[in-house]
Amino acid sequence: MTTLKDIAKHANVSVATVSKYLSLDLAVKKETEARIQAAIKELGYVPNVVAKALKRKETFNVAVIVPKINNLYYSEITSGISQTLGKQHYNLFIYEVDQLNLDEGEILQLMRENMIAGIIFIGLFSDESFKESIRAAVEWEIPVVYANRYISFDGFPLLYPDLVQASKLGTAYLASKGRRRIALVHKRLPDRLLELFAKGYRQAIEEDGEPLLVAIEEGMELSESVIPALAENRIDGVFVLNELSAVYLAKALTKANIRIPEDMAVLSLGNSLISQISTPELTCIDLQNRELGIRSAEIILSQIRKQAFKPVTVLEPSIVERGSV
Amino acid sequence: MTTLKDIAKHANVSVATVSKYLSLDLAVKKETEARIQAAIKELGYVPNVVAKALKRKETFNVAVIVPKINNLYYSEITSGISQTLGKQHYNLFIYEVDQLNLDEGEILQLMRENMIAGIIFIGLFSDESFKESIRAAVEWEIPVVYANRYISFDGFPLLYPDLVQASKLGTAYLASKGRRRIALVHKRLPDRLLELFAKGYRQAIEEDGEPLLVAIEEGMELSESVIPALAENRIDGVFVLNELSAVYLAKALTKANIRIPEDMAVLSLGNSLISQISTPELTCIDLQNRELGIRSAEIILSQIRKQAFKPVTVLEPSIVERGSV
DNA sequence: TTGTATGCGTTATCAA
DNA sequence: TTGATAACGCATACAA
Repeated sequence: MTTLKDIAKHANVSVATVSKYLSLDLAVKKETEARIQAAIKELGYVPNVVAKALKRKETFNVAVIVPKINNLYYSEITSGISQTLGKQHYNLFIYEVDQLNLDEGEILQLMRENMIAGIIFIGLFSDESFKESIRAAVEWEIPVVYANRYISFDGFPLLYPDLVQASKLGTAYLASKGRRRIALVHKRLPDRLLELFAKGYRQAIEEDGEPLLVAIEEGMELSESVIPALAENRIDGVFVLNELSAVYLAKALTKANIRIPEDMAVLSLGNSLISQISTPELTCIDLQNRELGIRSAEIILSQIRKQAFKPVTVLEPSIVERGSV
Repeated sequence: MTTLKDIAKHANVSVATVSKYLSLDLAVKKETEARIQAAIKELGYVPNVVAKALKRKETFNVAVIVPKINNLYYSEITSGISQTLGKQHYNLFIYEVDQLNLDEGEILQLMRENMIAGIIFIGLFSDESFKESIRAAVEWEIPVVYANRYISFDGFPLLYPDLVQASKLGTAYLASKGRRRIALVHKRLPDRLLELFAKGYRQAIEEDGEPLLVAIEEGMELSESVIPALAENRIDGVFVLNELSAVYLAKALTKANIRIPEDMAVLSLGNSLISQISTPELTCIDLQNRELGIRSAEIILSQIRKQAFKPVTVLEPSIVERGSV
């Protein structure tokens, strides 16, 4: 392993000179520069980031804490993060919490041990314990970002899509296609979030009225069981607040000879590959997952660099038409 | 930040004693132990892994080099890796090469800079440049594993599914369901791999004969264009060697009023979510992606620990029946 | 423009 | 059973 010391000796200068030259905070004579560069080339010098981190008390490693990575929602966000971090020469650690089942204390310990420069928490919004993790990290002054769904702001930057707007957009779109009785189908969402969707619904529908909320479980059979409720209420358009559930519901509807979109319009929340390959392909609200990741990374980097950053970032959803509405 | 020094002072012992005690290579007196433990608790000591790495010249960080992470094939493997590494208290770095477009030199530099303990290369089998990356890493004595498809062994451990067996299994299954004229549909596979599938086909079909090989592009329209060729050859069963292509072909067949499986059996290679949510759901050959990841991680750890490891690991595929054959 | 010296937090060698 | 001390590779305060 070639070190600065070797370079210094080979170039007949001091270690400090080489170090400062490489850190760009020292202008050296043309001739010295040439000798240093020659030494670096000849000896094949590669800087040791670990030593640098120890000295500087700061790494270039950012951790992503995610429930699981083999899921298009999470991996899309993560890919966005990776893209931004890579450009800025930061490394990306991944910790899958579902797999490793780490508690808050263990996560914090891991971060501190490894001198993680910043942490991006994705998801886990149904679990309250993650909030403790974040709080603990904040307490130790580790830059933190939370990206997923709206949660109450609590002293760390938040990023999430505008679900009210998503709901409004979706509902209005269904209405514009002549749908008069629209249901919001959800997969066990917390009330806090359901209320956001209901709000968007109300904004889109001029007449007073509340949406029909239908809870659904994932899977073919479970989706079938929800069809009678839709029929009873003479629903002609569903906005399914979970992409996979939307696909299964579409399957169940087709199986029950309910045509999409003629008899029932199906709108899905989320625009991953699965809406595309569903039969029929599903019109959906795109929540901008990759962008969510990109922006999360930007904010964590701003924090690390002690620059200003927005405490709350709300992403604007958009609609992707595919004919299921 | 609390350091060993602080602990030592607080417990009235030397730094060396604390260090060795914590590394489990020193038995100390019960009383000393109690004092050390008390100090650790009181001061909230967290070991500094970075300093440890510098001293030991070895990190606990493993890098995964992957084309992209937002793809179920890659993320499933990665999740398997994450699972195994996590249990062994190793950290996982992710580098998305498609995103960052790093060349071989840059990858190696990154690995050396960060003192990466081992590298797992996934995929990129169509690209020859990755082989240079691997070779460079091997040259620098960094433990390496390659996981994806069969490539010629070249001095580093390989992991891949048994594609001949997969093809044999699939073909035999199609035949067992009464299919007499079977085509292998592939998405621009290199000849090297096509030959493996042809071999498996031959092993399954007793009579002499070669499979009809049909090249296909991904996407609905492109899949449609392949249907005439299937009709001309009176094909009654297709084994599609790419999961996404299988889904699109199934769509195209349905649209062309060709019933699955009555008129055409469709078998897919790969068992991610998309085969499950396709309409109809696709019977497939499971290539054991998660297991591939788990085993890759095990082998990289063996290398890191200077233990014996298998140079080649071949995974046995299995069939998952869903009624499309 | 360059060099000397110290220390980041840990492990490891040697001695006690 | 314990301690003193020298590295690991680098950055930086201070000198020259």
